Amino acid sequence: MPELPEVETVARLIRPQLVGRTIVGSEVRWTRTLGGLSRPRFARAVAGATATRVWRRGKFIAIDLEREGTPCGALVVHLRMTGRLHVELPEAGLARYVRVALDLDDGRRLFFVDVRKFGRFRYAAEPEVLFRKLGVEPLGDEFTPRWLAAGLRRRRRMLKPLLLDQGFIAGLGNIYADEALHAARLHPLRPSDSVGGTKARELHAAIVGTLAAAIEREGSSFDAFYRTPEGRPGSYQHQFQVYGRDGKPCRRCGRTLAKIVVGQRGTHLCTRCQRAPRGILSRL
DNA sequence: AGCTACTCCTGGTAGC
DNA sequence: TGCTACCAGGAGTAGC
Repeated sequence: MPELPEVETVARLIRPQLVGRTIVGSEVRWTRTLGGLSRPRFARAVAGATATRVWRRGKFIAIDLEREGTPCGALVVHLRMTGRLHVELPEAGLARYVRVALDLDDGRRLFFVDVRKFGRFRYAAEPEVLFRKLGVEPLGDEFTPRWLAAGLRRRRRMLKPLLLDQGFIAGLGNIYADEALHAARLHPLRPSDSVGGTKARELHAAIVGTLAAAIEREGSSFDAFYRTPEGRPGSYQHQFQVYGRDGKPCRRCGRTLAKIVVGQRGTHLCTRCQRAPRGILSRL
């Protein structure tokens, strides 16, 4: 599933293809992908607009637009589970899953391909409004061990759902939350306000380290879905310590890894490395 | 405030 | 072989 490392990879790779290009036409094959805007309104909003910047906020990709030098909103893309962006030539087998296509002034097209239709390709006059509810950028300056320790203390929640809350930290998803908790030896059900300064520092390092290492490998691909805009799979799946490894031995201690459900999400962990909090007998 | 359940979608797969 | 039932999963929303 595209999380921060995958989204960052996509943004980096489509940036040089899009910046400076003007949108001369649009085709919408699945209206709900637009997130509420009608096709004509969308078409009017983007026609004639030029892309000035491609950037990432949490799991969103933003493409800033302008007309005659005046900013005029942005395209705000969320890949959700199966969304992809390609400039030109989506693989032939995926052509039927194209939901939106934009015609560019150099004759190429920007394709938004999304098998499960959960992704969004929106136009926003004021993208900042969409981003206001997002939490801290985990690779930004504001995300420090001190900030995390204070945040964990203040929010009294189970660690796993808290890490997935985009209003707390923007960009973590199911995979990297599980990997970070394992790296920090913290149980996903542990109440956040029971985590002291030392463990908070470990979790901070685990989050930053996991995300940075995954970006270096262009994210994770373990099924047919996530690919870079060039069609390449990422390779961080080979570094997974827990995600998708239930039933296999923990690489750190040898214990068979477990899979439980936390907040309707599959959650992978080592019950030896990640000790259950007091009072949690067994949800295994 | 925080938790759970439900919804959106489809391809893949387990089970028969 | 072919069928059905069920599952995964971000995020928004509703209800407790």
